[in-house]
Amino acid sequence: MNETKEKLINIAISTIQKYGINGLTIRELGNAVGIKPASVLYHFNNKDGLLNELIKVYNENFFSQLKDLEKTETDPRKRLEQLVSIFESVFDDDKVCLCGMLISDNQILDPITKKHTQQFFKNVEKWIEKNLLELGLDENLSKIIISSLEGAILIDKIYNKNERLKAIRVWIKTL
Amino acid sequence: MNETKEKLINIAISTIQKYGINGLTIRELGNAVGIKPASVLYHFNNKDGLLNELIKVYNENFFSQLKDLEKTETDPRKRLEQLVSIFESVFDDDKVCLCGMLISDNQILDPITKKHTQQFFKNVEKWIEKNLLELGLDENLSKIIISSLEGAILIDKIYNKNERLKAIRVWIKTL
DNA sequence: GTTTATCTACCTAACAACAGGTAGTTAAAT
DNA sequence: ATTTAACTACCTGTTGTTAGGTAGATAAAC
Repeated sequence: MNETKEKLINIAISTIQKYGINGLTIRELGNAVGIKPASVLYHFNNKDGLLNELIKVYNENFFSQLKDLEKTETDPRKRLEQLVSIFESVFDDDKVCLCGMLISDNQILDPITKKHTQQFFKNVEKWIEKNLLELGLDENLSKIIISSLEGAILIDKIYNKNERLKAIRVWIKTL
Repeated sequence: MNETKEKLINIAISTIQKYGINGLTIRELGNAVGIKPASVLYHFNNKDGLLNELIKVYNENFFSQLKDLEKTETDPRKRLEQLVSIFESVFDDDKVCLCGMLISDNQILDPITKKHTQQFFKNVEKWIEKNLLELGLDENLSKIIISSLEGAILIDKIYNKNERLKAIRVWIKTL
């Protein structure tokens, strides 16, 4: 992929993670890499095109992180704790889960973007389920864990303190 | 309070719960009650003013629900289950928790609105804590419960299926 | 009891700012 | 010679917001 285009995507991802989808404008995105708004749209047909590509990249990166985790960590419980760590490090960058940020505007989202968002949650949920089963725990807990992670990072964001994420980390140890 | 103003606030609350803060425009809000945009702003100084009043009303209604619950239900566990029910009935109206909807745009929110949002979560959290203590359970679970409720209703929203909220209801029974 | 003044709740009309998007051009790279 | 990646310049639509005005109710002053 083009170097400029790659920059645009990465900056756009960060911007949404920090300020939401309405914090992302074609103009400011162009400014951030030093090109004009029309030139940004040259790389993507339109804003929806940008969002589609962007979320695809985000998901790929996220799940490659989870795959790495499966290799480096054999204990399923510690894998789950590491999942919390991933969320915590996102939080430490003053960011929030991209897909979490998109939910509020879900109704006006492009169908493709929407589908990618859905897949994100389904896939994380499956990944958690797998590890829960290895631990001999109820796989339905997966729904609680993904929900609480998303909710926690969002709520923690407005207090600027990752109390709830920490609580999840502790809680998972007791399961 | 004025009848028109009251209508405006209630419609605005529902609109945000369904379509997010960007789904709410002064023009369409005016259309909904049959007045012009300028007349909407007559009742509120500006959009921030509307948001401030709106979230105050929302919080009052929500916590009056919780207070009623304390009277009608003496079993703390059943109270917590009822809390899930409240979220489920919001979901059944194709809505999401108002404050949950506001989180993504938190950075551009008026300070007063922001403060009200923070208070909402803190207060729900406290309410849950109180009931957990009555049950002899770890009060830190409160952070998990509020986080999972928020996350669940948001994620369930994009699948249009309240699987995760249901999972929370079941889980609470096992605590 | 009529005038005077004020308030309420709306209106019309317009504004400035900003959004995404398009058409056509340019200049360098392949 | 064609493609790539940028540009300039503009358009269209939407947003919140403001200015100024109006019909009707209320209430005090004369």
